Amino acid sequence: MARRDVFHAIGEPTRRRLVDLLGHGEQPVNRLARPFAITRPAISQHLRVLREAGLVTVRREGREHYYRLRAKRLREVYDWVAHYERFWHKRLRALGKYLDREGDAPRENSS
Amino acid sequence: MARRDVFHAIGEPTRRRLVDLLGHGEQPVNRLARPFAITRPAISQHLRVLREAGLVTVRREGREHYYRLRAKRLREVYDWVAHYERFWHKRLRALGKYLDREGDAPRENSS
DNA sequence: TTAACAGGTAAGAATATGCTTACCTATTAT
DNA sequence: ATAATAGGTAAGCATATTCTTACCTGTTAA
Repeated sequence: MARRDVFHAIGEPTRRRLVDLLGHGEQPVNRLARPFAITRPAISQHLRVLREAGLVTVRREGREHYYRLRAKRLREVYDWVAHYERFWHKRLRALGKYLDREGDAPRENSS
Repeated sequence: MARRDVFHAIGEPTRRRLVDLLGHGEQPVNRLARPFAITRPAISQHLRVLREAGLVTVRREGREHYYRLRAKRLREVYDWVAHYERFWHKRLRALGKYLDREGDAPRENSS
């Protein structure tokens, strides 16, 4: 399926954790794999998905493969979801209490 | 699998489009389904996933089922991804040019 | 009351996903 | 040179996902 889709890539919890680990900086596969209960090949496969989504890059140094986060690929997700920020921010304002009772999204559709 | 996982729910492009449609306000299934090439049962099934993830609620009015976005469920995604915002914001600042050449994430790991 | 409409569920098929074991290459250490 | 290390790929399996057709319920219109 959509091998390049960032949303798909981060839809899997293990891959999300890998991204989180990489948020602390570049790391070799060995270190990335350590916190997980699954086998290393499984990690390699997840890293491949992240690679194909453009979310990580690899640098070979000797026999180690250092993965690095390409955070800018997350921007697509950020932009998409930030668009909905207004819904929960609105609730913090004047009519917040009312909307709390009524729901989170506007009721009328304008087309 | 994780039927409740918001990340999983929005990992599918059709469901993301449904969320987008609902961003314009509450709508019955008929209207939601119209832009898609797939059958209405398929839409019902996607809506079910969104419901189970807490991303939408339904209100029955006569024979129509009005779906409404529960945008606050997207906050989990927003919070997760916003954490990485610094990576591309940093690039706009002083050392941005340098990082542009070197990559997007910090190189060293501190553990 | 009967037909049409809105929409859900069920079953089944095709494909995707996530994992394992087995195996391969390249690098470093002995 | 040989063994150990790092990590990737391949094949295969079990389960999940996505879609379809068939069918069912409840509501409105004729």
